[in-house]
Order: sequence, then C-alpha cells, then structure tokens
Amino acid sequence: MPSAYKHNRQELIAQTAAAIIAESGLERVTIREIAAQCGVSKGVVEHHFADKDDILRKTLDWVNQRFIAREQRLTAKRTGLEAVRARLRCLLPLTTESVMEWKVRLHFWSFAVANADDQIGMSVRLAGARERFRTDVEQAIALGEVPATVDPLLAANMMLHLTAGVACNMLVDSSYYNKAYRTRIVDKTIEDLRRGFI
Amino acid sequence: MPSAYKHNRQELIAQTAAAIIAESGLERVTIREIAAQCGVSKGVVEHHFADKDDILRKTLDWVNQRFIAREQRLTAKRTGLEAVRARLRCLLPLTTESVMEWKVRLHFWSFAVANADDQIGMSVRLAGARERFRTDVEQAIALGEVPATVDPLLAANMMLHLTAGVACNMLVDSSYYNKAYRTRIVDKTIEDLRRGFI
Amino acid sequence: MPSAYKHNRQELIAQTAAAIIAESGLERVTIREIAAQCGVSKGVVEHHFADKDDILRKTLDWVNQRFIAREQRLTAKRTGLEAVRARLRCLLPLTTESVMEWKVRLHFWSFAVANADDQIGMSVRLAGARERFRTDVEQAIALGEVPATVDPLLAANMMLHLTAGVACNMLVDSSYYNKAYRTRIVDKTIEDLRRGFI
Amino acid sequence: MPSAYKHNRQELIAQTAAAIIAESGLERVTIREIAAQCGVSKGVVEHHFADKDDILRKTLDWVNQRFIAREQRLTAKRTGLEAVRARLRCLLPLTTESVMEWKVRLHFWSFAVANADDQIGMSVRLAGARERFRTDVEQAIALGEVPATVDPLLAANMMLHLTAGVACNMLVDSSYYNKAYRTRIVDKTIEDLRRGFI
DNA sequence: AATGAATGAGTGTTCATTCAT
DNA sequence: TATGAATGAACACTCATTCAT
Repeated sequence: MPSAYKHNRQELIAQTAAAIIAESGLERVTIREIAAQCGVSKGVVEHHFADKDDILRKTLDWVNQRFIAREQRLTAKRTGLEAVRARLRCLLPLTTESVMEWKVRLHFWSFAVANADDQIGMSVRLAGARERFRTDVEQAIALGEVPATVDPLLAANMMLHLTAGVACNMLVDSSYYNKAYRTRIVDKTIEDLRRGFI
Repeated sequence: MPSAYKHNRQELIAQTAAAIIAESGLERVTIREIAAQCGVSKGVVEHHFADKDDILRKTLDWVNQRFIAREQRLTAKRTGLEAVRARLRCLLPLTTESVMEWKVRLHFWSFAVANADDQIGMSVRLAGARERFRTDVEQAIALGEVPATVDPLLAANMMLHLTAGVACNMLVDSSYYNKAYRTRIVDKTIEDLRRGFI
Repeated sequence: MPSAYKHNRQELIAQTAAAIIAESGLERVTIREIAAQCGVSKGVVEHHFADKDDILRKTLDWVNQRFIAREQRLTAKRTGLEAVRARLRCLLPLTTESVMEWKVRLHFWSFAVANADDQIGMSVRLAGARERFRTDVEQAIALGEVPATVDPLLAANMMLHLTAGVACNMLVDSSYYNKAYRTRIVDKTIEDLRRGFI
Repeated sequence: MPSAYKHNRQELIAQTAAAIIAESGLERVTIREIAAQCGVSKGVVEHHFADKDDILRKTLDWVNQRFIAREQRLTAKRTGLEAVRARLRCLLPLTTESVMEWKVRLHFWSFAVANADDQIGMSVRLAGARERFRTDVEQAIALGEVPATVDPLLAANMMLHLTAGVACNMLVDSSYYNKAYRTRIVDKTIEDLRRGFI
C-alpha cells in the first residue's frame, strides 16, 4: 500500500529528525545526517518533503501529535484533580520520551524567537494546553476538589509557567532538578490546588 | 589607553552580537554581520576574539554581567520581601532590555541542550540566582514577613521556575502574556509568599 | 491503436516541451515540468523518450516539421515572387506561433553553439530553407518578376539573414520591432527583389 | 594598489567567464569552472562578485565594453560611408574575437528570451548600435556619398538585421558562411548604400 | 592594529536517471 | 504500461578561518 508506505517513511524520517534535533538543535540537523541515520540516501528525504523547512515543521508536528495522543490516553478516564495530575505527569519531563520532547520544544521556541511571525504555530499549541488545564480545574471546582476561590484560567497559566520553567531549568541542570524533584513538583502542585493556593 | 580601548571595543562587539543573537539566534549571527553593524572590518572582530565560540561565550558573559549589575543595583538597599520583589521585577521580562536578555538566554539554553557539557556555565548561573532568591526569603522569614512554614530553597526554586516559565511563554505569545500580565505575576508571587502559599 | 496512441503521446509531450522551452529555455525545462504540464507522471515521459537529449531533439523536430508543413501549405499554390512573399510571411515572426518557433530556434542555436558538432542538424535545416528561397527566386526571374541581374543564391541568403536578424532583434526589443514593423519588412523585401536591389 | 588589483581580478574573471560562456553557454558555466580556469579557488570568484547573476551581468558588460572600445577606436577617424564600413567590419564576425563576442551575445539573447524583463539591458545596447549606424548614414547622405532617398533609420535597422542574421547563420554553419563570405557582405552593403538600394 | 583577499568545508536544492512494484 | 521511490552527482551559496599586506 503505497500511501501507508509513504506515510511510514515520512514518519520514520520525522522520528529520526526529532531525535537529532533533540540532541543537536535545529541548526545542526542536516538532511545528510537525517538520511544517514535513517539508512537511506539524501534524495529520499527530499523526495518525501518539500524542503528543509517542511522537514522541521512536520517533525514538530509529529512530536506534538505524539505528545497529545499520549496526553489524551492518560487523561481519558480521569476528571478533575486526577486529570490535572495525569496531565502534569504527562507534560513534565518525567520520562525519556518527555525529556526528548522538551528538548525539541526548547529548540523550536528558540527558533520561534528568531522568526517572530510564529509560522510554526507555537502560540496555538500553547493555547490548547492552557484550555485543557483550565477545563480540568473547572471540573475539579465543580467536583468540590478545589476551592471555588481558585481562578481556573489563572491556575491553568500557572501550570503552563511551572511546567515550562521546570523543563527549562532541568535541561540546564538535570542533576539538580532530577526525576525525584520533578515528581515532587506534581504532588506539590496538586496539593496547592486542593488548598486553593494557586 | 590601549587596554581600555580594547576593552571598549570588546564590549561594543559583545553588545552588538547580543542584539543580533536576540533577534536572529546563535546560528544566524555571523562575524561579517557583527562587524558590519559595529562599523568595523571583519578582521577587527577576529582580532579581539579567539574564534566564533569565544565571541558567543563573551557575549553571554556580557549579557549576564549586565543583568547581575542591574539586579545588584536594584536590590542593594532592600531586604526581605522587598528584595524578592525587586529581584523578580528585575528578572521577569518587564523591560525591553530584559526581554532582550531572555531572548539571548533562551538561545543559549537551546545551545546548551545541544552541547551537553555546559561549557558556558549555565548551571552555575542558575545556582547563583537560586541562592540570591533563597537568601532573600530567609531574610523575609527572619523579618516575620513570610511564615516560617515556607521552605526558602523550595520557594527560590519555584521563583526560578516561574520566571523561566513566564519568560518562555511570553516569548511564544507576547500579546497574551503582555506586560500587564507579567506585572501582575510579581504581585501575586509576593502575596503568595506572604501568605505562605509557596 | 497503440502506435497512434503512442505517437499522439509523443507529439503531446513534444508540444508541451516546445512551449516550456520557448518561455524558459533549454536548460530550465525539466522532465518533471513537462510531465506536470502534460498531466502525466514523470515515468511516462521517460518511457516515450530515451533520455532528456532525446526529448530536446524530438521537440526541435516537432517544431520544425510543424513549421515546414505550414510553409508548404502556404506556398503550395504560389510561384515566383508570390511564393517568396508567402514564405517570408510564414518565416518572419508575424504570428504567436511563429514567435514561439523563433524562441525555440534561438534557444537551440544557442545550444548548437555550445555543442559545436551540430548533432541537431541545424545546418541542414538552414540549407533547406536556403534552397526553397533560391528556387522561388529562380522562378521569379524566369517569370520576369525579378531582373536577371539578381543572383538567386545570394538573394536567398540575404533573406535568411534578414529573417534571422529581424527575429533576433525582435526577441530583444519586441515593442520597437513590433508587428507593423515586421509586416513592412515583407513588403520592402519583395519590392527590393522586384527592383533588383538584392 | 588594492582597487586596481581588485579591478584586474574582476576583469580576469570576467574574461575567463566570457571564454567559457562563448564555448559552453550560460547554463553550463559554473563558478567552479571559472575558478579552475583562472587558477584560483572557488571562493575567490564569489569574493569578487555578489553571486552568479552578478558574474554573468559583469561578464556581458565586459564583452560589450570591449566591443564598444574597439568600435570607437576603429571608427574614430572616419566619417560617412567609411565609418559605416568600419563599423560593419567591427560588428560582423570577421575576427576570432568578434566571433567570441557573437557567441556570447547569442547566449545572452537566448537568456533574455527566457527572462523577459530584460534586466541585462539588451534593448538599450541594440538602440545604441542603431543610433551609431544612423548617425553614420546621415553623415554619408550629407557628404553626398549616399542618395538622399535613403532613410537613415531604416538603413540602420537593416544593418542591425543583417549583422545579427549573418552572425546567427554563421554560428550555425561556419563553413558555408565562411570569412570570405562575411567579408563580401561588407562590400555588398556599402555598395547597396551607395546606390540607394537600402 | 587593521584590512580584506583567499581558502575550502559544509549546506540546501535540483535533477536526470534507474528500478521495483 | 505506468507510477513514483530511490539514488547520487552537480550546483550556488554561506561562512569561519587563515594569511599576506
């Protein structure tokens, strides 16, 4: 089935590109390197993508779609505070996969800063995450898990700041902000929400 | 006086490089471009720096030293919560200068992720900021401004996460996380500290 | 009928290639572009032609055969000066089709200069046109339309020079050497012949 | 003297490029080839020219300026029909140098056809040549060398057509339109002018 | 100290061509 | 017969770096 074949090829290339971007950054990833690590020739990569920008865009899409799929899977059967907890556990860099995602995200943020028009849709993705957190918090308030004094939108934004900040700090000093630290952050945040501290 | 002259030259070049890096990123800054914007020849830039890495390293140093000088100036006569407030106001991207610094910082974080050995001393800088926040909070507790139940180190880390997170989010969507929003974050954080919410 | 089908396919491709060559030149025409404008896949084009050189050669043939067919049709019932006039009107770039032909011709002349062995048979085509003009002039002399002092071969060559020169100049400045100008050239040439000026 | 040095370098490169273009065409000339034939590295060529288009443009300029200098030198002390003769002898491909020029000219005409905006100023050059011929003919009429019935502008255009046509035809079949033939064309044209045949 | 000429490695990109399905 | 995936050579171009003046 050619379309599936093509799809698989594109996905394989995007996956490989994501790994290289995570470790080497957006500027150092080359089509030659992607092709080599995929075990194919340089032309194959260009055959399946319009140009390098297309590779980068689709790689970012692939990373984010994989993240969103995981987030949906992990929060599907949860509501209120448990959904917040699951979402935080999914978003905070607690697994190798999530760390990789945050590296990619950081590289693309850096890219977005240097290309101010945000062609890669970063702000839309951020807004999506914000809305999902907000819905969780509203539910938690409705369920009586969180005091009604908490502003769901503010709480959602604080969690966006927290996760981004923890991830960035951890990428700078991963031994200090180790996995135990990051796990504790989840519990603290849930507890803060429960006590209306946010 | 040649050494002062040379020093001024170096600083001028670093300043120019910082501006270019902030807007275009680490990879797109070229020696040619720096020289052109400084109004000097390409050779002059190379004469004052060992190589391009040296330019980048010293540019980062220049940006951070300027930040630290400003932070010291603004917190010099303050103690406790007022020092925390001043430090937050200095660190959060509230001015054009601070926004530029955060852009540079983000580019270098991205660089540090791709060069895991942290030759540019990012973790040391982060530890410094953490210690300064911690000292402030300890003082605030001693002054009775903040409840003794607050853990100064945890509070310091939370402020690092918050400032990094707000800065990153703001660089992605500067109209949503506008200046009013960022200013409110300072007040909220001080209030949270006062109530022992952190 | 497969052979007719194939023949039509080849002709369609040659026609498309001619249009692209006229507008973009020999080097910029690509198999991909030809295939896309024909609405077929890249492989189809390569299936009907040995390689790109084969496409170019057969495209030139197609253009010239179409020209010769038109020339024969327009001169079939004419003799002497009237045949010369019809031939000139057919050869000079007076119609869109003829302008396209001259563009193609110019591109192939340029190609022939860079490939001195003249594999594409340019000199043979030129000799053919020369002979047809010469025969016309001989007839015109025999009919008494043109003074016997005129050298038919020289006259034929002068008309080759004139048509090539007008076409080249017109392709460089089509607003100066506009259609009215080109039409006048026909009348002037016929009149010159009649007066024995060539 | 650096500017003279640089000028010489540019001129050397343009001269080399002209030779390659004459023999191989505009599309087949590469920066690598130019550098190799100049005995310098690839970067040198790019150091002295903005990009490949700049090389081509300046090469065309160099060829035309050399032609115009030669034309001025050869017609400087002549007036009327003698000036026309000198100009024709200079323009028609009678020497190796002139043949090279016509090859380059043909390649650039082909290029201009495929880039219809005439950025390379072909029409301006053509107009210049036309004016120079016209002035000569007007002078010849004033001197009584040419009948007043001759239209100087038409005569000038006819000579442009003739030289372009002879050059193009000669480039297609240089053995038929050999040097003796081309020389005879000069005499015939002068004689035609004298008799008022143009 | 300052200039800019020279070098060459590395990049994205285009494309004819081959070949498996 | 037709498709398009795969290949690799060739290209213009960018750039840090070296070096002669």
